[in-house]
Amino acid sequence: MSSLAEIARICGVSIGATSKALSGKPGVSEATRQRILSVAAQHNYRPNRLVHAIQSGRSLTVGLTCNDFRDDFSGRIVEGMLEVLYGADYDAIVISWDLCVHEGEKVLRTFAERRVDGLLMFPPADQPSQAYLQELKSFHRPIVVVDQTFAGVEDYDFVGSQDFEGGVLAVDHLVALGHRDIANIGLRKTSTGRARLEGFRAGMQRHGLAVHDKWMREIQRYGTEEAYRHAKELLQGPTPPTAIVAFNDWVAMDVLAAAHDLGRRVPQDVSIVGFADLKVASVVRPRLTTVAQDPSTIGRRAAGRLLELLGVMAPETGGEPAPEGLVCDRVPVRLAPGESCGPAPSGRV
Amino acid sequence: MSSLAEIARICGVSIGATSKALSGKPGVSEATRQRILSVAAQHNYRPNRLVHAIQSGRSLTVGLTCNDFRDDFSGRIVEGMLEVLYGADYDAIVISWDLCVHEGEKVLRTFAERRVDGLLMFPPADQPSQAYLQELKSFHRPIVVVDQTFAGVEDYDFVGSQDFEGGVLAVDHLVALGHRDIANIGLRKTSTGRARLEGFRAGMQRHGLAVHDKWMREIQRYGTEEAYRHAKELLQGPTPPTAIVAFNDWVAMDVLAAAHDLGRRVPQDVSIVGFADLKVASVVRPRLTTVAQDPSTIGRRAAGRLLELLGVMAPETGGEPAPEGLVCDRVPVRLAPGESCGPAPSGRV
DNA sequence: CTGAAAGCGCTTACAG
DNA sequence: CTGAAAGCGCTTACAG
Repeated sequence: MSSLAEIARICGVSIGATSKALSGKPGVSEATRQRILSVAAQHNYRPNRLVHAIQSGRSLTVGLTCNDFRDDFSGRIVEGMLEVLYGADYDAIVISWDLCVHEGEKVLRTFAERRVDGLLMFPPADQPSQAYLQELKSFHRPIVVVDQTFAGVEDYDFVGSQDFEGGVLAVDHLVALGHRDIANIGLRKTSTGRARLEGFRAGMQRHGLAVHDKWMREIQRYGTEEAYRHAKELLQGPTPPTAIVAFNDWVAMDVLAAAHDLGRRVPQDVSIVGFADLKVASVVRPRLTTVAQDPSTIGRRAAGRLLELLGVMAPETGGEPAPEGLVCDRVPVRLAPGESCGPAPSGRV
Repeated sequence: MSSLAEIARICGVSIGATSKALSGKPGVSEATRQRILSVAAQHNYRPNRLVHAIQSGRSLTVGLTCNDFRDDFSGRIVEGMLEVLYGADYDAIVISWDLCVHEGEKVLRTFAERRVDGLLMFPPADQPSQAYLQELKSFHRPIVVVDQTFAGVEDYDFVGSQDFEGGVLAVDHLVALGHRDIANIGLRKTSTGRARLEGFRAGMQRHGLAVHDKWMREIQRYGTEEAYRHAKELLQGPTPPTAIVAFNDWVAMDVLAAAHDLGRRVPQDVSIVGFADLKVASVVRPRLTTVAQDPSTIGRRAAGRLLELLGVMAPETGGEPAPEGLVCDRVPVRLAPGESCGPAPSGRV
């Protein structure tokens, strides 16, 4: 990797002149500039951004402590972030959340030592350690929390979804179809799960429907057998619900599987609502009816907000001034109708 | 962010002494060292790794040009990489492949300017631009290609799956169940797709089975309607195949959907084999029979190989010497039985 | 043991 | 227009 000094030596000019020529600053004759540019191109010169970072105090780098990116929800959020960051000449150093949970302090220390300008925290279900939260306090750079919050990060900006409203939407949809006996399989461990659940309860209340404890199920994480077992229990009970609202599409898929394995027809015997609108929702049969989120927008806005906090205008926000105070930006959701919801079975009281 | 100079000033010692004390090098009295350490801790001193990178010529950073991470296959590969890198004190700067395709040269230039020590290229279906390949030539740092290769990167190390063998496995499994009329929906645009297809053909030949053109379908990308349409055509033909081998689980899901929509039972009427063993394969009904890959191992080995090329021993490889020459490491696959394959329907010639 | 100085690869005032 | 020098935050021989 050729250095500025080499290029300067080859051209027979000073390092300073070479620097000016290559960075497009005035103070060199056009002839000299051209000569330097051509030599630099020949020798494949690449300025060392690490030096620039040290000199300017800005690394043009952000840390991204990231969810497990195991489906297109996570994937699209990350893609949205990377796109916006890239547009502002920023890059992301990515560390999986798993590592944050297991050796959180060390991870944050690494970020500090690499002088990232800010942090995008996109956590999954697991709560990070106390040591992590501790280290976070001494991080002293802008932080944006994405999708989910947890205890200890109340002082940071947040970008996520309208989870509460989504919970309401699910109920509204089912009630419009005549359902009254609606169960829920939730994930209260997460802020998103709690919000969706509150939305569910609020929706039920608005429609004057009772929330029965026996129909309110809680899982500790999704992607395990838990949701499947709860769904089976719900469907096998003496008076099964006519509809089940799931924490997300993965849970909804488990409910679908349970219904199938018990010989129940969806939506004739039971209706199911998911949350997220993963790719898989439109691929399975019956297609999932789901509360669609907008992960790409979440990712873009989260990165955009971080750039604002860093004093960098995100490309799309143009010249608007950054909002004052703590931001809590919840991207709208909408009900995406599939085939997993139908009219409530008649003949029930 | 307090600097070495500040710590030195507060302690009333030279910068050099402070440096030695904090980096654990000899040449300072124990008393001085302790004093410096405690002051540094109080002031939350974090050494600037960018400086270290400039001085040592190593940034302890690699570039990761990355697939769309929209399912757990991609996700686990990336997680495997990050884990191994982290264990060697390396971090990854991640850029989505989409950006590589659209402004490839600029992306690589960015990596060069940030002085990444090496590159992990994990591409999806789309071929990068000529400009990208051009810039790659002048990158002059170790590169490992992951999962898929493409024209222009033959000179780099590769870590992926036994795609060919997987193609054979799929056929073997179906033949053992009595199938002879086997169709294929492939993705020849990718190296993985071509290898799986070759495996398919080899498997058919070994069993003395004919490969009929009308049953060999090709899609341009998955996740669209293409595979679904081909599956419908195959199933609606005058003499439909009794089994369909799909490029991957997403395509297999589309086949499952098509069979469902046409009222065909799986596996009674038609058997389906996928590839990947995505999470979704065990969640849908019927569960997908699929050629299981091992994405976590792929990611770990790819990162491990890159570290070897960088002269850093990956944690697990211990002290073994790095293999000579170009590595082409294909991680084994295995057939993961689900419920989407059954005995060939009798009564057919 | 301790400090002053050179150097990593640059940028940027400041002289000539 | 051009060059010599200081400085970014460190490490590392080299003197005292």
